[in-house]
Amino acid sequence: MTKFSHSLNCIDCNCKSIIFKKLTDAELELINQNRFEVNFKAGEIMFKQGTPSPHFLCITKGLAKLYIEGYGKNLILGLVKPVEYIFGPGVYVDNRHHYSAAAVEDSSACMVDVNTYKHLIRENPDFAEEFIKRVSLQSIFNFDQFVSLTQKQMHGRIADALFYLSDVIYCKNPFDMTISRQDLADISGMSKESAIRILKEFKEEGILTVEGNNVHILNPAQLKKISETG
Amino acid sequence: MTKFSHSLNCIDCNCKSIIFKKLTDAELELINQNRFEVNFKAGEIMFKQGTPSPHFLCITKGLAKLYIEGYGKNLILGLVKPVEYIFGPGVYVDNRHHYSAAAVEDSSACMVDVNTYKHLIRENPDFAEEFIKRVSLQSIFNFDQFVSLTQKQMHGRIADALFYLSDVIYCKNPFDMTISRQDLADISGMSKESAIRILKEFKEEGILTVEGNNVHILNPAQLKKISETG
DNA sequence: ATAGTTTGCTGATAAATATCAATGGTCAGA
DNA sequence: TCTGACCATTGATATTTATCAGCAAACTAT
Repeated sequence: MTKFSHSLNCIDCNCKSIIFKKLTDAELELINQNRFEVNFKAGEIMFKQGTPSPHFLCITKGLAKLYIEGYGKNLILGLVKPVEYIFGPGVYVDNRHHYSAAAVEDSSACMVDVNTYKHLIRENPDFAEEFIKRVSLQSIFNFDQFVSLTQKQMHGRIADALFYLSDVIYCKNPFDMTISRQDLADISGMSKESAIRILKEFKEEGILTVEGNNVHILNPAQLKKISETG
Repeated sequence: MTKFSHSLNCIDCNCKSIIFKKLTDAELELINQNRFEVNFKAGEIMFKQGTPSPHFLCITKGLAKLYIEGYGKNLILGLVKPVEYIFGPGVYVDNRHHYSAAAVEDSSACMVDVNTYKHLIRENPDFAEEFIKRVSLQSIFNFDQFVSLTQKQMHGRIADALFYLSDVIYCKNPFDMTISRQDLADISGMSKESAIRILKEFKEEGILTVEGNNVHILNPAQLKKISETG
């Protein structure tokens, strides 16, 4: 038995994104008719920066990373877990993806036709406001990340990344870090080696334990302090 | 004779933001009844991060900077010139400003009641789409800046900032840099001293001339190359 | 004009961070 | 079981960048 049953239709789907609570059954049915589900193995690319963007993706299983491909390095904008939508900013501008997405774990995504979405945004003001709110929340999150990456030193940035993983993504404290060390570095805007070294320092100072991919934050207060003092 | 006449009403205002082209005269009149204009002297704060956000601002004269206050340092998200709106992401989330704004030059701003705006977004789907497009463009711009600041070295970041000033803000090539060196540093995410030093290096290499606040990019091709090679 | 304040500039130094090179571990597939 | 590929780790080193201190220049307000 799977945790979610989402294959049949959108109305009964018990994993539906909270953005849909503003839609009527008829509107949900319209979404249902213009969607399909895709499975991705860990590591597979969901969409690529620069390509056309005919669908909004909703992650229904697994974990995805959103990243901008720079020069050699990648910058991870965030991770997306069930049941969250990826609302790329290109849809209302140039119909292109402005970042790439890849599956970190084995994942599934529901792909909804962009035009159906746009239609509902025009027709249903509550839905439109909810959409704008989602996009705004995304912006605010990006601002926080922006400040962290440009104004804090490496220790503070790793601290921020660890809180993000523990509090927002995995939502537990001893957590299995399904992302790689390179991904952690790409979230924190540093080299892989630096990320590993700082993890080791935190371990030596008794702030956390690291065993393979399992991380346990023992002293959140001290980690918080490191985050705040840069 | 002033360049813009915008004091009387919104319908005839020849400096109105292009976002208004989707509005009827009646809708513009509604905006007109729920706005007022304010003048700011250079250096004055227009609104402060964390405070309530009851208005959208449209810069009608001068130049404003949007910046996030970090620890000691500021991060400038962008500059806003006439006739552009500042659509802060807090309006649909928590009614708070998530960054501060200050006048760089003597400036004027038209302040429009947020609820009037929200009302029109609900009523006029074309206007709503235009609004979403503006917000999306802002996001895309921030992504570019994000990559520049986190993945490029100082020379590339200053190059990007110079192109931004020349191409987007002042829109001419020998341009008078009305922002301070500290502002240039805050745009580029580095210390003031570093920004000054790199400007000096570019000058010595014949890429540009700097006389006081007047900057002339002599070799845009080489500057572009510096921007691209990080 | 003059004192005081801010802004721009420079050099020396220290700190932060990346790069390079090498090694061991793990896992999938022949 | 072996082999290759990839990932994690570590140490040594080089590079990048910030900080600090001092000084000149420009602007403000007596």
